[in-house]
Amino acid sequence: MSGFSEDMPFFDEPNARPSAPSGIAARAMAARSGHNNAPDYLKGLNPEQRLAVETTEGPVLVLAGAGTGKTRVLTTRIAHILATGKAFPSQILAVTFTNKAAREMKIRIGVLIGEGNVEGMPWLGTFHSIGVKLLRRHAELAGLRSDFTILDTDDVVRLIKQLIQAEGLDDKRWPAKQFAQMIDGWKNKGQGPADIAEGDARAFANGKGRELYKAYQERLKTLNACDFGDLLCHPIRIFRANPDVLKEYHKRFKYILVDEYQDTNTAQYMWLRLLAQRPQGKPISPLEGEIGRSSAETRATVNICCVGDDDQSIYGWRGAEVDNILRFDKDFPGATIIRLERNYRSTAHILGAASHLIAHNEGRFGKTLFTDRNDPEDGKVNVHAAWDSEEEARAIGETIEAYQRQKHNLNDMAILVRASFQMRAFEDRFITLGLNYRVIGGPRFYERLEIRDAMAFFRVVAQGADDLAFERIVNVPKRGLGEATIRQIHDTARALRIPMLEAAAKLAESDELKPKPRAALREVAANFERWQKALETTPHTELAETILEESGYTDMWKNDRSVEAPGRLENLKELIRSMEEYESLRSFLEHVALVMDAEQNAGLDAVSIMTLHSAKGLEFETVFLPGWEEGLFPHQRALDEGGRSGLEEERRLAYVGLTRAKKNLHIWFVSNRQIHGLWQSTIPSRFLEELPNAHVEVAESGNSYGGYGNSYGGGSFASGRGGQGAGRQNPYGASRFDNVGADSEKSGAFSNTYATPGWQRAQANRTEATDRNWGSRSGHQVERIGYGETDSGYGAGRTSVKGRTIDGELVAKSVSDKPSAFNVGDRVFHQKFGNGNISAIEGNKLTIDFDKAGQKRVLDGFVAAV
DNA sequence: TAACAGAAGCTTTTT
DNA sequence: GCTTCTGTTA
Repeated sequence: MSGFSEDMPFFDEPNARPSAPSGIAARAMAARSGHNNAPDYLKGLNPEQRLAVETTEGPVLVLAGAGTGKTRVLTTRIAHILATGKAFPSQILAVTFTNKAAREMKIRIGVLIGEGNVEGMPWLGTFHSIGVKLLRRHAELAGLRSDFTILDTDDVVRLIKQLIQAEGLDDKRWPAKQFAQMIDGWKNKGQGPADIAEGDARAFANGKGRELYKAYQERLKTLNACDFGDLLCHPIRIFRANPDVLKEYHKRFKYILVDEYQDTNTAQYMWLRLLAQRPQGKPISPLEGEIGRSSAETRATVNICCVGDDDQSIYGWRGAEVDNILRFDKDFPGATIIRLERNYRSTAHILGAASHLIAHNEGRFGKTLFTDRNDPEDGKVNVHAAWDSEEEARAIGETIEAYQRQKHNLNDMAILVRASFQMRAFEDRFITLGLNYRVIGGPRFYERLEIRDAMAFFRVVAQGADDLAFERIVNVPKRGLGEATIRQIHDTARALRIPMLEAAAKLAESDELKPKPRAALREVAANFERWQKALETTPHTELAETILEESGYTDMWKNDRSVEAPGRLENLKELIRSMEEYESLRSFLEHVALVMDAEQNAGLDAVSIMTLHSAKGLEFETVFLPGWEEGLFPHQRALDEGGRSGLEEERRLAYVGLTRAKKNLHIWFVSNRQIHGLWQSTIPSRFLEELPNAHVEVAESGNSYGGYGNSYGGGSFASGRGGQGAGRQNPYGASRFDNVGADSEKSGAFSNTYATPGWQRAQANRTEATDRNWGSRSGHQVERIGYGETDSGYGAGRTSVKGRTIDGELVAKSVSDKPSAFNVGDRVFHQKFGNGNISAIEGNKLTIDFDKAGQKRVLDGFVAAV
């Protein structure tokens, strides 16, 4: 985005609807050809898509199933509006959830209407980036200055911690993180301190929840800062309190488009309603602020088009309201609802499986995806079983290599997991194999220590009132400014109601400090004063470099002997490099606050590993879905906390996973999984049973774990411990390098494990394989998109040989089907936890009240009777 | 103030 | 089981 510093006149175009064909329109007309007399960009759309594009007036809801050309409709619709001269680019508000989606739309519109014209679409962006833009323009109406800082989660937590301590509360009893989440939840609902439910307010901090929230908002104001939620809430409040401001935007936005409407939360919904619903005749009174849903009928509506898929709503846990999309026609009476059901992505088997699964949910709009595709070569959806996560990773690795030998690109394959801890097994395995992979998601680039430090320096320079940033780096590199000094600065700042930087400068000139910290502080203050002056005169990249040099920050890492240091210096260089694209330090800071994803190395051929959530919107030729076990997927917590709706959201997540695959789909479950360091035997996911037999093939495993239809304990996927599984008592017996994925034989590609490229590489690179430097010499490349901090220290001796043996034993024990030999009340001894009494027994899992260690759940194999 | 050991907390998903 | 935080010690 272009940043707030652009100060163009607000209404940069005439308000009148452009009549004469503009440049774009002329182009579109010129492009008209053929019997349809339709412009080129409309060609190739199916009738429903075309309807969605051409129904420009009035409210429109496009229910776009997975793979039905949703983005295409959105972008073509914008192109159409522009080409027919219905609006100028700056009169279209187009909102997405992710920066990626926004970027992609920009690019695709550019392709349709010519790149230069996209530049003129200042209101295409994420909810948050547009929120910033609005807030910069009207900051004073929210009690902020327009150069306010955007705090990230980490800052917020630190700030709240300070407030909790200032209240004299125990910050262990009342974790700041938890309160940060509560505030986030409130803001998702558009609630300020005055609006929150009494119960909620009482639940935290000895009933001080509301006061704490209030104090937090006040603190933000003095810091001239806001958090993520404020980017939506402030504009809402501004609109409500200032009808004239809202009116300006009503005039401006002739067309509103919303992507992924099913993911909107209440605040986003309010925001959209305010912008979309125009008063009829009389202006909206501020008292009407509480936008009642019933008032919908009394207002005229703008041309709003929401695109979404209720079946892909997977963000309920962070406040998204599926209801928003289900209620659309009530909110916007007379809405045209268009269903896109023709799927262009997946095989009939994949679609069949996905549709059948999602049909188990209630309260859907109901769509049936279909495809004309009918290739007898298309395989069914494969379901595989594995012993444990290690074997699962090994088998998937082998399958991937088999595909690779069949000339499939690694880029066309993805492993989609429910929870990020599952990724590790795959990383471990792929490193051993020398298989390229990229991890998408996780801690972001900007969350790296060195990036955050550098940013803190820049933030203080750009925005002197940013105390949080100041505190972060006042003693970096170490200058002997300890806790006591910082406290003193803090107190002075509070007492005089000035930013800490100013307070520091004052203290440095007083004699309240000992000579050493005083000198250090004086230097810090002088530095910042100098840099702040330079802000006006020096190019920002140059200044940034100067800051890092003069502060001693780069030297600090140069002198650091640790293995990470060179990487950190490299990252700092990269940071400076990336600043060049921005016109000022401020616009850069904003970019970092809002844009979280790092650049992809598209040139590398690598398997993608990511969570199901981050896979939404993507597609791959071949998709692996490991970990389909009860408790993991559906996730236990979703069931516990969300009940039926929680389960339905999990099912939608499964649906998202299935529909990512174009051609090959492999689902896996294991019999044993380690959770919180404990081996648990697991039950196949109920979702497996919800897949239709007609489209699914259960891989006949050489090691056999119960087959499909081998009904056992109510679930056809219950692991076959009886008969066939018997050979598995020693998990590292003959099968150690067996091929579990027996689907293999079918294609003939999976037979010789030792001939796989990975095996051979692994042999050759055995020593390097233990070395986790990224981009190792062996030619094996690992890319962590957005992964930073966690990478360090990751390599230190995991999964030693010894560990495996132990694991093996654990596995053997955990699967024993015998009823536990213990009884409730028995006194037992555990090597780690000591003596205790059994309080509950569930199969082979014991709940034990240990004398010292408290209550734990332990497998019976770990304890001995006393 | 740095280095270390032990304890506690945590593991669903993130704009 | 692993990471992060805390408190202790040199």
